[in-house]
Amino acid sequence: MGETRWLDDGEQQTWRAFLTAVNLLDGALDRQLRHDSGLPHAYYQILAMLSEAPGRELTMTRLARLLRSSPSRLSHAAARLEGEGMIRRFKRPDDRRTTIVEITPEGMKALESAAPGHVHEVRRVLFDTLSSEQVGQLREISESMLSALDPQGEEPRYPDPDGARYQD
Amino acid sequence: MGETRWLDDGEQQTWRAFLTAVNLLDGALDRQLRHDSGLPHAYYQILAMLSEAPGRELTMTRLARLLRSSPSRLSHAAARLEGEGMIRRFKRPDDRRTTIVEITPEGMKALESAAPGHVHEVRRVLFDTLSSEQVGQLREISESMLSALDPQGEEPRYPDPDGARYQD
DNA sequence: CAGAAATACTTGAGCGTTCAATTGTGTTGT
DNA sequence: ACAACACAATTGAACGCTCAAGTATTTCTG
Repeated sequence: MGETRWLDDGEQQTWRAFLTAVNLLDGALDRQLRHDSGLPHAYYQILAMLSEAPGRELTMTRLARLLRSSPSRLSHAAARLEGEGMIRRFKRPDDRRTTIVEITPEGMKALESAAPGHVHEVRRVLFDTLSSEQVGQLREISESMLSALDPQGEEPRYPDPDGARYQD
Repeated sequence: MGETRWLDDGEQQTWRAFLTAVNLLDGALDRQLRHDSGLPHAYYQILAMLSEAPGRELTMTRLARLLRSSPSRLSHAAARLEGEGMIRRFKRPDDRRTTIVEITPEGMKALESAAPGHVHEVRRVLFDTLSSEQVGQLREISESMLSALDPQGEEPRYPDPDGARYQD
């Protein structure tokens, strides 16, 4: 293996600033959501993703892929959310390995009530801090990273966009 | 409180891409570090920050501020790192509330051996995926977020830059 | 100078995430 | 048909982080 190519000053500073910003950012997001609605950000994302799905249901595997979550993590999360009545799980009859997760009306209510505060916080910590030019740049930067880090990554995109918009 | 201003399509897509990219990115980083050196990323950062400090020591409070860590988190981390012999803690004689943390030679060794793989990974997941123009943009974007989210934030910047560069 | 407040740090409980192992079910190859 | 394999999901232990509470020590204030 060759010599390590260390980060130069500019890279170092970029890296530090980026790391710090991201840390603060998702600390703020998680704190706001937990405080105002009792949901960790990851759990909010689960509900949000389900709310958009056709029939408001998805298989565990597909949901995990969409959220870039490990199956295990999703399974633990689903156990908690099911215990709180926000989702429901049942085996698919024609392939009994598969579990289908469905968001319940209760889950939808929790999501609807959490969404405004969350979106407000997303604006506060991200969009309000950037010019619209920077927002465009950030999008391209994020997509560059994504295509390098997760070439196979799935996106939702359903034929019928019926559901509400509590995405994040 | 007024009507919620929802994210428009562009904002939504930016936000999703950003969130996903960041998630994958620090998953990759943490996994690489843990696998190759047994250190979580946050612990690596502690050692890195100490290694750069004058005398390779800092107070707990100052270290926590530099890393944007809660005192509690740092205290737990320090307990583990001390148990592994990577740092040493002692009370400052003239203000016995204050604890000084010092990185040990063992800690330096661990850091030195972890650094090349880590830097390589940082390149792989971040710098290699971006054009140099994008790197510049990312830096400004990160600094915008920082100045909005953490106006008081401290930076290291010591008068005498003697230490090695295992920063991140 | 005593009491109150501020500062520095630590502790323990609770929780989400990870990793490795496990269970149950379907698919393939011979 | 049956063994081997692949796939979907779950489980439990380990661990780091958060939050609230607690202990020392120092500084401020009347």
